[in-house]
Amino acid sequence: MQRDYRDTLNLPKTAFPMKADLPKREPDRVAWWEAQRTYQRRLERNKQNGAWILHDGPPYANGHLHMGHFLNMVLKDMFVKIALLDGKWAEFIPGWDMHGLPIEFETLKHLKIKDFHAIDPIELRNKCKERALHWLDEQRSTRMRMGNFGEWQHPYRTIDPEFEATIVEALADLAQAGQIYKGLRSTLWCVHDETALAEAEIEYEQKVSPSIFVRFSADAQQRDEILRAMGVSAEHVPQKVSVIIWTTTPWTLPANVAIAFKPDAQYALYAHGDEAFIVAEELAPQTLGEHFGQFRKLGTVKGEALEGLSVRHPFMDRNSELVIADYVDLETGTGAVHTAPGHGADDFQTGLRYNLPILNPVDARGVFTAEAGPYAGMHIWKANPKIVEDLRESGALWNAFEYTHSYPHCWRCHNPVIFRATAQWFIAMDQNRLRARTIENLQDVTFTPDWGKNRMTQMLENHPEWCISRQRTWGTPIPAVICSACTESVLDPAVARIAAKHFREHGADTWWRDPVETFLPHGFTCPNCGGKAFEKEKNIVDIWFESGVTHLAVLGKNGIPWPSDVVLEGGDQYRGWFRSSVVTATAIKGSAPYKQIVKNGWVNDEHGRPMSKSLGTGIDAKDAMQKWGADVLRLWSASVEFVDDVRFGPNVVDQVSRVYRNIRNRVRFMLSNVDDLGRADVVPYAQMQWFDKLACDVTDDWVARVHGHLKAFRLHDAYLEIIRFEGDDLSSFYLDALKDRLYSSAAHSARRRSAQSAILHILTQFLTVTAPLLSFTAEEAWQSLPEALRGDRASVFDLTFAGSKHPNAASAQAWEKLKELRSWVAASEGRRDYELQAKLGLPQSWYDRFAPHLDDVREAMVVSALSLRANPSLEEPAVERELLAADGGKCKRCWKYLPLGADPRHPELCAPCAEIVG
RNA sequence: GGGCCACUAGCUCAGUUGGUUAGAGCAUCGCCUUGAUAAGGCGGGGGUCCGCGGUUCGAGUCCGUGGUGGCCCA
Repeated sequence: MQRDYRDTLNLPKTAFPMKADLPKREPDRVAWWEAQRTYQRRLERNKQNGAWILHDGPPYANGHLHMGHFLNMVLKDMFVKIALLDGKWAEFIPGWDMHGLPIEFETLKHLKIKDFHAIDPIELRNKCKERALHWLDEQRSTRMRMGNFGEWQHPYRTIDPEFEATIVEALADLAQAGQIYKGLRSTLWCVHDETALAEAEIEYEQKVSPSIFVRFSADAQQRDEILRAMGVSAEHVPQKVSVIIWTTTPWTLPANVAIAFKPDAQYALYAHGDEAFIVAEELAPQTLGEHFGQFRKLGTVKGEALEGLSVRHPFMDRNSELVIADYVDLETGTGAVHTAPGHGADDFQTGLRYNLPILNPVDARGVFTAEAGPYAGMHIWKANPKIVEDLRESGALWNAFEYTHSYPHCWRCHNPVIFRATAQWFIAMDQNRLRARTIENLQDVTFTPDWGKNRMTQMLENHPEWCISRQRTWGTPIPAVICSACTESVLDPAVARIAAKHFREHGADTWWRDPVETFLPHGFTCPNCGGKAFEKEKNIVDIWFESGVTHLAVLGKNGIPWPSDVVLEGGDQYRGWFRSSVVTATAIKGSAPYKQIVKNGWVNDEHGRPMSKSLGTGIDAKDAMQKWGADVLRLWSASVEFVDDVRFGPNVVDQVSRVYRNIRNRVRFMLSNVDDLGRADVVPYAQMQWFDKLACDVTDDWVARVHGHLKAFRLHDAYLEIIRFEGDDLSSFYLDALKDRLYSSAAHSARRRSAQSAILHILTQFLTVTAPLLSFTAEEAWQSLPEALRGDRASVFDLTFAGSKHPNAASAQAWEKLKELRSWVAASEGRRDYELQAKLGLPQSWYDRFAPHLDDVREAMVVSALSLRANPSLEEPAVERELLAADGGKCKRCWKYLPLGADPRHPELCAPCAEIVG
């Protein structure tokens, strides 16, 4: 009669399920953290330990969050939690960017309103606010669903009266410092709706335009200079020398002040009959037309050689300068580009570069002003044919066609739009050395990756003047006033400060609602003419300016220091928020608003292509969490090198899911072996078995290493270190070797309690280290631990990283030696593990260390018997190893090979098992 | 077109200042275990280190050049 001794063993037992069921379980955990106020309570405990602040760059509140958001937001959360578990007051105030055109746009579409002039500004602002709040709620719940900690009930919002006041105070500070001015800028303009348009309000449609080639001829002196520059002798050249330009917008010719050439292209002088022409060599055949063969080429020159020369305007009494510009191409036209800085974005930049007059002879309705000379009073579209006709009569017209092309139209009225220089507010980047000081301030900032500093420096160097005004409704008003007498526009610090006060108390609507006098200081007069009557200007501030002052709205108050310790955003923010923040901070506070910039990469699809909603490759963060669970995705975030661009897709998630399952199972195994451990059973370190002490020492070293990675934001290094440890040290070595002691020792024996206590220590440390990454699973495991073992640490986020200790070099060395010996046993073929006994000859030093712990070494090697002898002739690391069949028989209970039957009641058991069974 | 970045096994990544047969995890294949079992252990296969040229006794690593992809601009 054989007896089954299985029920006398202490087999693993736990309520922690093997199957994660993350999508189902995680939402409850989010609710639990909220109800327990886990984050807030830990913050309160940490308060006296000093602040560590990650300042949240505000996402835009106009849609669902995608995986790019997920990566960025979860990384932020991990950093915050790392600091939190380090004992820091890691207050995280999430924020949202809630003003701006995309929301206004979406709201207008939502309301089916095509012209924003057609709705009362206050009403439109209310509707926009509703939409923005709707998206804020949506995004907030998604961010919470990720398991992220933060002050979700008290976020910062750019639409809050307090925030709007901060924006306007920043404007006041800048105005006071002489940092703001009003200047011209090329704007897209609809002459039908009489309004400036944003890029997003443009639709491209086919349009038939006049396509004309126009002579710009040189006078005698100009001719000489041109021929000299081209190295052509004047005698064989006809008297009349012209540059031929091409345009499809004849109405912009009155504003022409220059002709742009491509610097490295070849231009040639062609003569035919009594005149000569300069055009790009490559475009000459099509420009000069069917008789091209009859033209004589008199010389060629690179475009850059023509810079600084000039020709006469065909009908205005002035010169047109010859300039060079990189954007000139040789696809169409003549290679000589008509340049009217008041009527084109490129032209405008060229105008600034050459300090050319920015002529703007067209009013808001599209009617020429007196500046347009002979065409004053005409509408531009009506003037087009008239100008062509006049050119033909004067002989300036070389050729004319009709031309069908794609041209920008107003999305509302579908009329063609124009470029028009308009007066806008700017931040002067070079006033008070702002640009230079901003770049200097970057020197104090730590960049991850470090090349970010270069990149940002370059961007600041090339930063055009920052235009901060927009002609829209959904935003914070720029509190400028216009003098009724002289039409001067004034942005006065005192007016702005009064406005800020009103905004703080009543919200920014007051600017649209209340009379101008509300905002004027007593006795305010126009600095230009002394006038006393004013109107409010109806411009709002660029949303990049709003997000650029979040550091003023959030930091430096409520115990939060200014500057922040770190900001973390995608690489596009070098040009965006990182830049706008440091510019305003430099201008207003004199230094950078952050100590460190960490950049995360772009999330592309599995083939490395950008995700796109329209291609159907975009993945919504909420959907992904519903499908795979937040924790698997959090692990994915740590598994990729987040600083670089990363790939995401089902196959990538599958892979990381398997890693997740491994981790989960090993945590489960540890939990299942401490299930019967009571608080009073826990063995202090000093009384543990030697092997268990080694395991604790090695774990502490590991925690210190991972902690180092985490603090330095090297999440991927931490990920690799975690996986290596739980696989290599725990699962395949320590925990595997411990099974015999855990299962077959007497439940209450000191040896078993020692092993359990070591596991408790390791598990606690493991959960501490993984909690910032696998927040849900770490918390779930912590809650599955017997309550007595949790003590007063109600949440896994009440744990703290083990204090820094010196590495346990001796323990680590012994540990590695044991692992090596165990690997040797494990790899044996045929007989294995307990079927074996080992005989080792060790160098004296190893013998001295191992001999006192003979049974622990035997246990680590997972053999039934071990004998050691010292061999002084061996040099470290040599070991004489011999594996033999174990003596004795297989104990029915513990499976080790030992002498059996000492107890006649249990003939199939070894002596220790027989005693336990009794 | 310009600036910046990336490119190492099927996938995610290591490879210190150039120095043996380029490593790990996951996947894959085979074996063992059946007292972590929708688990656990052991072992194997798999790479023109994006291409080309150069420096060097020696290059995944340094230099040049081309390609592919990404971000920001034009």
